[in-house]
Amino acid sequence: MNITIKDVARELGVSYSSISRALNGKEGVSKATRKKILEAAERMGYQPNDLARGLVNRISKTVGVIIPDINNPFFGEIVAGIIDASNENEYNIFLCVSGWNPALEKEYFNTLLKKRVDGIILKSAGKNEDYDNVKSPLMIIERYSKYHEFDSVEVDNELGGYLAVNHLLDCGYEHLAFILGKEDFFASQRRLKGARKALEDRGMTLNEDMVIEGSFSIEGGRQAAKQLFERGKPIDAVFGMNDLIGMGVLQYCNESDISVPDQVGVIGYDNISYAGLPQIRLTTIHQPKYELGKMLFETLLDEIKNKDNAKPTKKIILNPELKIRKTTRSGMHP
Amino acid sequence: MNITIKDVARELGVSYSSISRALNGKEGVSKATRKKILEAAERMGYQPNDLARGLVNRISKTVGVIIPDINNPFFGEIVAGIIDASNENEYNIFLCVSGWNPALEKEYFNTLLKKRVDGIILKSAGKNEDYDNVKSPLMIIERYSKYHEFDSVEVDNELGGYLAVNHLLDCGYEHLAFILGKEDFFASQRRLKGARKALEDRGMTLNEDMVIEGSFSIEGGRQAAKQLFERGKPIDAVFGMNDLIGMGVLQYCNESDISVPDQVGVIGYDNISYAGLPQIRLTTIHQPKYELGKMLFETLLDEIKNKDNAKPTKKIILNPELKIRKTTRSGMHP
DNA sequence: GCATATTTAACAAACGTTTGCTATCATGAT
DNA sequence: ATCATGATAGCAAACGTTTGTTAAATATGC
Repeated sequence: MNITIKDVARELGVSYSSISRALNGKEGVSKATRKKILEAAERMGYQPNDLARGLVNRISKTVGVIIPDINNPFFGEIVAGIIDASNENEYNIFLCVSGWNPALEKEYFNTLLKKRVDGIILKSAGKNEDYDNVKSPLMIIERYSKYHEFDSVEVDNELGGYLAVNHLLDCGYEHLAFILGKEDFFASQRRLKGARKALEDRGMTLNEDMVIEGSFSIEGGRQAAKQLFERGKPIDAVFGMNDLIGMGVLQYCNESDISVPDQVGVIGYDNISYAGLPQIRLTTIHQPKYELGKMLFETLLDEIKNKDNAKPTKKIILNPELKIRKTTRSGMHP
Repeated sequence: MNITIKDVARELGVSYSSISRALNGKEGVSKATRKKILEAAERMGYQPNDLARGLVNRISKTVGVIIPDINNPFFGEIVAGIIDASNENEYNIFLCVSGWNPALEKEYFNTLLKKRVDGIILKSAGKNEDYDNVKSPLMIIERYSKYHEFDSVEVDNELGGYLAVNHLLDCGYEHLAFILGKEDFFASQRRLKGARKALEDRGMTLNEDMVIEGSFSIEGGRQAAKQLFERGKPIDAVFGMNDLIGMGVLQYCNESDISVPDQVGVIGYDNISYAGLPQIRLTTIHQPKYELGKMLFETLLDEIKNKDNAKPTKKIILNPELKIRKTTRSGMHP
């Protein structure tokens, strides 16, 4: 069906090793024949078969990416970064969406292995999955204990949590509530740890009653907020562990005529683009998502290239930033 | 590095043809040896090499998807549909993002061909690209004349435009303005055609001065709106050719103290999830994006399976729906 | 002009599968 | 027992590349 190297060889009456060398710019073929070959290949519309190439080279120029949810712009921007970086390096990306389902995630992982990807970038939904005896390069988005043997890139969650709560306290809020994302237990815990620290730095302590789990979606945030406020206990600020939750809280406040930021302050996490809409303007913790994606790919590629000579595991940590908008009062402290 | 069929064969002292047959559930191998082989494969952690498989089977179980922009939730949802459908059929997706750049798009297309994907789903950014002598199955998202030989799935753009303007007129708006998306000339034109028809049905005509081009982004919409309103001519409704543009118009109105929907009505297109936010509630034309994605993949798969016996080209058209929210006045007509 | 060094090109094996064909072996009918 | 039958298993070619080795051709030095 497709034109192969052999067809070109037959046409020109040369051996196919010459064709291969000419096409790959390797030496061992004279200028004249090289030119002849290149022309013929072009003219005949020859397209190398990357499957065959991959088979002999043991390199497929292909990377697998497994994320939990593509409609969450947080992951969307990471993927955009990964894809751009992969393109710059002549790689292609298999995109897999696990829907926060560990079984599906594992299944995808195995298919990628069969497809002989050169490496995998994984944001795991599982708390307990182990990708133990994995020999191919693997990058983990946000690594936890289990994954100590793999490289990872992450944005400092503890610092982010700290920044968020610190800001809330700066604004004069006193009764803080927290909505975790149940899909991503570990990240939420880390952020909470930072939150705790910020409180303790001021001699306060975190009220464990005021920590609740919701799901990483607008509706999840709305419902969690409802649950929180209907208890009747005093709350004057809510820290949602991602922007969707934060937006859900905003939605609840709006419906319940709670004025933001006066009565209640709201802060989110991620800084997805929609958080900056003039109608929303959610204060949040910015994560450099696109850059994270680029770095994920580049570090993975590094790993792929020096697969043999084992190097120490890398753990790259990027810094989050506080992004103040209009859902928190303007601070009294600088 | 990886365990191959030969390793398993050696271990068991059988030929590799038997291994292959056992693993693929083909006949020609006794129950006993089949069992023995399956166990050994499992125990040794054998993972078939899909590159080799693809090479001999001429089927890679892989499909390429080229979209212009992954951070536009419109495409995000389509991709979600494609990925889900591909997963159900044991396919994997190469995701490529062209950034509305025809050259990059073409480049991606060729790489996909080299990767020997079984088919390609393409949303072209080009007005003039031709994928003429393409032999592999190709699905076009929104087909135009050029692509008549390929299957396509699309949502009826003309009808969408008609519905939008019809609604605007129902609401009593009279001075309509239109912001096209310069990235997607054809879709915008189609929608505009529908718009024109809706006006003509009431004996009115479309004022060509009130048609302007912007880019498919919030900022693009904002700027286009600014340009439009600063002319000083009467405008009481704006039809943005996608929701991002619509949201940009809303943003402009907000900044300029133009009250929506009283003074000016705004309607978007696509019904991306953020258009439904309580703070936005943009009236828009709903496109069944997820379903579109699923159908794209399924139709493509169909095509892949009956590649040989040529069938007539399919053109599947889904219907858009008017989604009334709060950026247009409640209609005076039913 | 001859021996030697160097460039150029071809051969063939390998990558990991699948599969048509052939060989072996037991089974049952005669 | 003999023969045909059918099931089981192995051989080897093929898919489209890359690449080490070898053979032929050309260039170099004297």
